Amino acid sequence: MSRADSVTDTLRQAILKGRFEPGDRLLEVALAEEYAVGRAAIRSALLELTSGGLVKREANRGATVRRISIAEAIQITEARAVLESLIAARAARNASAECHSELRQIIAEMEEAVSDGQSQAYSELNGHMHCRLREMSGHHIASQLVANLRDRAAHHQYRLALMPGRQIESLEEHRAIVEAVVAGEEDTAAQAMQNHLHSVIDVLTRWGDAPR
Amino acid sequence: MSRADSVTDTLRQAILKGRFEPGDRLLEVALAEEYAVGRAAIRSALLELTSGGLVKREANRGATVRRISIAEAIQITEARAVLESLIAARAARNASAECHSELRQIIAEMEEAVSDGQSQAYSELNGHMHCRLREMSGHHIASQLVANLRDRAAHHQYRLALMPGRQIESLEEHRAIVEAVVAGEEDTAAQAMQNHLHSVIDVLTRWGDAPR
DNA sequence: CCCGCCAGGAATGTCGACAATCTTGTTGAC
DNA sequence: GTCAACAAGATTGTCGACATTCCTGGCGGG
Repeated sequence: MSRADSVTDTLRQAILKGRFEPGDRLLEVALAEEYAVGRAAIRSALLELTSGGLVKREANRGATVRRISIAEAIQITEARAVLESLIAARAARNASAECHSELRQIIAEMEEAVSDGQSQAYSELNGHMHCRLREMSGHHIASQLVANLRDRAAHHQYRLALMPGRQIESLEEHRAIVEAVVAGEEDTAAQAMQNHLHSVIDVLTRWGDAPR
Repeated sequence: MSRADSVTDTLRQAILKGRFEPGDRLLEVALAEEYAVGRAAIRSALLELTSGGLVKREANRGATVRRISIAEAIQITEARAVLESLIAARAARNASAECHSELRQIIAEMEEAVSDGQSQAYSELNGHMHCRLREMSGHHIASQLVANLRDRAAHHQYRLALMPGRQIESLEEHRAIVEAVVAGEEDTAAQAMQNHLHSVIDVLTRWGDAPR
């Protein structure tokens, strides 16, 4: 699985970075030539990405980059909301003192990024914080599911980050999450995470009602 | 994907039915011969089942049936708890009158199975009810995730169904869920589902503390 | 007697070629 | 002019063989 595995990551990143648009066909022979590997490696990668929800495969008709509708992005975020609430609660229960200072550090960097108007940096910090919370929770199952869901809705998350004023709101929500986690208050942390993602859902819903 | 797909289902059922024990090696050549297909079809099936969490693959070391610890089964059920709560809430919101009578019908059959001591039939009705609730919820994302999780913990679910007195308790919990869904009370339905799965978690926890 | 090295075997990883299937453009009849 | 059947092209599905990697057992040296 060594080479096929690396091909899988490369393809995943290519899709996530926008190298392929939703609906684009992913031809096995073309990809095999582009990455200088055999078709078997590409097939293996496509199978994995299909189960991850990033690509759609139809029998004898090939693979395409999956198009995620606003409605589906909302459902993805709803599922994330309940799962990440569980994660936040467990993080509040398990996180060590070192973790606490690390979370505060990330918040500080987020504040800096927002005040400097660095959207890209803020977005990465955002992902990093959720990732660290997953690890701190010790809940492998929920972590894996959420990581999967995040990938699926990545395209919409990207556009969401560019909304004016959104980052200030988002930062405030993250601050509430970290405060509750540091205080070790499980229910409060879960509620704060729920609030955060419901706020994301609200934005997505408004997009759905008035497309563009 | 036609033949490989059917092989995937066959293998999945074989693992779920206990044809293979956890830890058993799944040799590609042996399976290829047994099912009279090429190794490619087997590889494809193993990849899919790996992402589904039923099979563990190590690089150059082959595939084995994944062993699910009690601790992991608990995490799986915790994740199911939050996701199925979401599903129950949506089912309460969306279910039609026909769905209501169908749910009541399933409860009636469950009562019959319990009073007749038909464990097997009750277990199937249990699965059927959760499946129908998923469909009624209209929440494809959560449904897909839960279906996946159910498969993973199937081995433990099976032993859980054989616990004396467990079915009576379970039946009462399901009745509460259906009542709330029929009444259209989203929060109550979510809470009832949460109670149901937390009761499962309690049993698993007791198993974990005192193995066997 | 114990440890490290080496060869043999076994299973996966990879590749290229052939077969099956679907799509699309064309041709012919009505 | 429209529709249906057909044929050509393209793409995936499948298979067998070779390369690579890992584990196992035996051998020799210390």
